[in-house]
Amino acid sequence: MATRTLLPSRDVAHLATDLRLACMRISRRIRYESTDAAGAVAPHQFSVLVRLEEAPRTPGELADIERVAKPSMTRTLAGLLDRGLIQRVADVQDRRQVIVSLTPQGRSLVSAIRRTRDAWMVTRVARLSPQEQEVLAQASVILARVAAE
Amino acid sequence: MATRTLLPSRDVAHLATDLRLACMRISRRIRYESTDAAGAVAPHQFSVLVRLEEAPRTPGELADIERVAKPSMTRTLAGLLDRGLIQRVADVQDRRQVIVSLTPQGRSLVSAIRRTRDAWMVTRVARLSPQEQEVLAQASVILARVAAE
DNA sequence: TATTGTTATACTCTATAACTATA
DNA sequence: TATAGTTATAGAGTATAACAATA
Repeated sequence: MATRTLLPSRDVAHLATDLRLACMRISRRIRYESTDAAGAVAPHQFSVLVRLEEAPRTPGELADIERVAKPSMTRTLAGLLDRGLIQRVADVQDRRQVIVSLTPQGRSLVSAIRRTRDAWMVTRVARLSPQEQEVLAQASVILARVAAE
Repeated sequence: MATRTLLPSRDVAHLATDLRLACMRISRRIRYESTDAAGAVAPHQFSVLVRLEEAPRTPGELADIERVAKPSMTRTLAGLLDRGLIQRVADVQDRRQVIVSLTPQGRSLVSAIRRTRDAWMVTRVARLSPQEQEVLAQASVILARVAAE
């Protein structure tokens, strides 16, 4: 396939720029398109819901993971609690701590937002040729590795 | 190349999800890494500087482009003006209007931030094999087209 | 009278400092 | 005395409403 395609990017620097811009534009479009999704939550709230989908956590852990101050996380969690998306349980081992977890509503909201974001990309990927889809399949593996470094 | 690579993503839905996550992760990493760049500006400020790099504009045009209310743009521009990154000139044609443009300092800050963002990607792309770079070169063309749709 | 831009005011998300309760 | 979390308060960024200058 490489021998059949003319590349506008000839060197590493040029490729890096093109690739960075392409990823950032795709990302911006997806964020923008899924802003008005049903029951939309703000980015920082969604981020916390995703962390809680992985596992229940304490407010302190969430503050560390999201790199915000603890009082900021207190506020974010208060908002999610008001909307019934998370629940709080006192830790029986260490009663200073609180265990936060998703409610069924929180879990389904995360799924719904994910589906909205996927839908944007699914529509566009479906229009591409099998060859282009093949290129993107290989690229996504490489990009995932790069992002995880 | 396609015949030599096993793909974890077998269908369009799966590919769309993987690709979306990869792009968003790359984008997040780049934004995060370039946050502490010299003379860093907030995302909304940077966005305005980039618009002004394209051409001088009025506050009203900038508000429309950035999809914020006019008073918000007034504040953003005040901050950039304080830092000497933009300059304001009264429009001689229509004296209600103000023409905003980049100062030399604003122009070089935009370049510096771009270089920081590129540097992150250059480092990582340079470590990849020629075959992987080839895949990403083709992918960036496809992704740019998808984002522009 | 309509339009460009600013000022006045309020809401949200962020932070640091001080406080409560547990350990 | 140290730690987990909250409350108190303040600093940005956003918005809507009201105003000034100009068309």
